[in-house]
Amino acid sequence: MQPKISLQDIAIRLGVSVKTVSGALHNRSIRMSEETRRKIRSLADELGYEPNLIARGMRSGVMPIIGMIGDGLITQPFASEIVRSFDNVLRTHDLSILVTDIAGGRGIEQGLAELQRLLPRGIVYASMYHHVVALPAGARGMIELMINCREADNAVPALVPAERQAGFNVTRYLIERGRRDIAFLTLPGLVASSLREHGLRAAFETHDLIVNEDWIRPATRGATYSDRARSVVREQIAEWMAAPQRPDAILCGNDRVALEVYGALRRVGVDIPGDVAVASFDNQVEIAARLDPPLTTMALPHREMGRIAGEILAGQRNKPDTVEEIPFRLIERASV
Amino acid sequence: MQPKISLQDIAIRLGVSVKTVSGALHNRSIRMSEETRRKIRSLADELGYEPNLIARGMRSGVMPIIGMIGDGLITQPFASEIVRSFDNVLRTHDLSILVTDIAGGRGIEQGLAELQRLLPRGIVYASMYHHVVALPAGARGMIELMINCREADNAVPALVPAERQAGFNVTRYLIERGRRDIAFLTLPGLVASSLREHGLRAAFETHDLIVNEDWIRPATRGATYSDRARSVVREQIAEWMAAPQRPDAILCGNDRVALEVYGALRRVGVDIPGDVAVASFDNQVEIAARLDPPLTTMALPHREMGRIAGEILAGQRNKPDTVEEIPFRLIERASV
DNA sequence: CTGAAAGCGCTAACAA
DNA sequence: TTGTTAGCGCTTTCAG
Repeated sequence: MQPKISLQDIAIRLGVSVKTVSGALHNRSIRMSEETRRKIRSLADELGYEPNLIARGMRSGVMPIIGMIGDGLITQPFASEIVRSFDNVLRTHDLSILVTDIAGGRGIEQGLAELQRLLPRGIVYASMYHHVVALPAGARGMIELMINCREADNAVPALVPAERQAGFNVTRYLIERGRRDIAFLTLPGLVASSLREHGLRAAFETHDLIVNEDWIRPATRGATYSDRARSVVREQIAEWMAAPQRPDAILCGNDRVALEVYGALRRVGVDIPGDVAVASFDNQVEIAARLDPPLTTMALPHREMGRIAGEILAGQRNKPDTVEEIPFRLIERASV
Repeated sequence: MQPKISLQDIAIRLGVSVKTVSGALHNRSIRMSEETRRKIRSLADELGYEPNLIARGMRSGVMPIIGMIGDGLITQPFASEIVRSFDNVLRTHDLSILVTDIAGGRGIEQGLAELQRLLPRGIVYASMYHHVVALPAGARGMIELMINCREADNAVPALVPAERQAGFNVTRYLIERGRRDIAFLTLPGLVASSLREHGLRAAFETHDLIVNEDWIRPATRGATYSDRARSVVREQIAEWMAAPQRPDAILCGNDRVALEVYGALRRVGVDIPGDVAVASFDNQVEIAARLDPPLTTMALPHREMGRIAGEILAGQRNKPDTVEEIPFRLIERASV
């Protein structure tokens, strides 16, 4: 690694002033003879000049950095797709990404303060599962965009998965494939789940079907779903399957629930999809693709959200006015 | 947000020089009257002074940042535990973490160059699955530590999971629980898998058992395992279970393979753990804990590696001389 | 024990 | 059209 070379170095070698070099390299609008500009540029290339980002940052008060506050990278680790595609697009704009995870009990404000100190060009808040977060008053103005979550009163632009639409579409898909008796295993307390349920109900209505309320039940005990919550999937399935009228399709709150449904259904000797179809949400590939039969599911738009967020932060795209819903994709496999 | 206040501001208000303030705040060894020091400190607190990191960085040529080059955040997303715990310890030392993912075809060198420009205090390389990477010559000197992977000739200090030991321990566990006929579904082409297999063989030897070579078979077709590789789990299980002598335990290359094994075993009416025990590696909780019965597995030490790496980069701990192996933890559930 | 001042690399206001 | 120079906020050397 050769010693870093500065504007000064170039200026001296060429016998011009620093400001001329700076102008030639970074500021098209500064007028000067084409000759000079060319000479400067070629020497800079030859020497491998690279601007010192820190010096520039000090001068301008902004660093080419985007801060990202993440909450719960731990809970839904597969959401790291968001970070990845975000990083990918930002990189093409010479922006780096500074992450900090909030889940360990640190407040949003503290995370924000830490990021701020590096003078990022912008800060986003990304949640690892779709929910509504209560931003402290002070944080509102500092956060440009929320990804996979939204602020309580939609005061901050946000990108969220189109849960309702996904619920509608997968239900319609089931109906179109001839299923009428559709059960739904919900994720208690999660917005994602209740929106998905709304979608399901809307699809029923559209097709003049009525929902059997006994077939809408929680997948876990307790007020809010989590990976540690006590599962009641096996019991629910057992009851449904013992009843005189059985569902012919089970829609699951997410792929992990579907995983349990497979086990429960096998246990009572029910064939998928012969006797009952199973469909789900998320497309957590390591599960969905490996189940037997492979699981039909609505893929969360993590990658798309990351990409769009990147474009917004890079200034290539306008922020949504309030909340923008990004559609899921239906992944057809063999469980329906 | 109040206008940032600088050393200068404090100096003026107190009628002392900038250097005195700087010394009082950050340099214990600069001698001055206790009186002055106290006055300065209390005013700084009152005004909420925070050093300008960029200015400091420019002066010293180093920023309070650790760069992390990640490859394939996508392949093993649950490895994000590494990042999380790394971030957690670094934060307590006022260090931020700058991530960049290399998987999208960008070379290591390019990723390095981008990180370098922000003058990080150190750079680590983290892989999302355990393998040996070929670092370009230029990169050797720049990377302080490799996490979850190692350099081809161990020229760079590294932290890797103790695969062999894990293979040994889980096998011994199976043996101690009375299992003698243990089969192993390998992950072709992965170092992790072949080390785990070595461990298994060593455990057999220790207990004067001999391995049935027909019971060591790949979980996927083709030369190297991946999530997209064509699975042959169902076939292998079917053959084993149809043979006159059946295994009484199946050790799986990882939890995703175990997931398939559950399906395949159910399909042929075999009870877990009554007829055969199943054990595995990774502890991908969303799978392992939700399987029926819950899966006994060796937990990858992602969190520990992240923490240790953090301590090393924060200067709280010495770098390993070459490769340090971090032990797995046995998670006992109900499948054995 | 404390003050003054240089200088990190860059940008932009001001001069020539 | 080009050159000179003043800072950005900080640390540190050198005088006093």
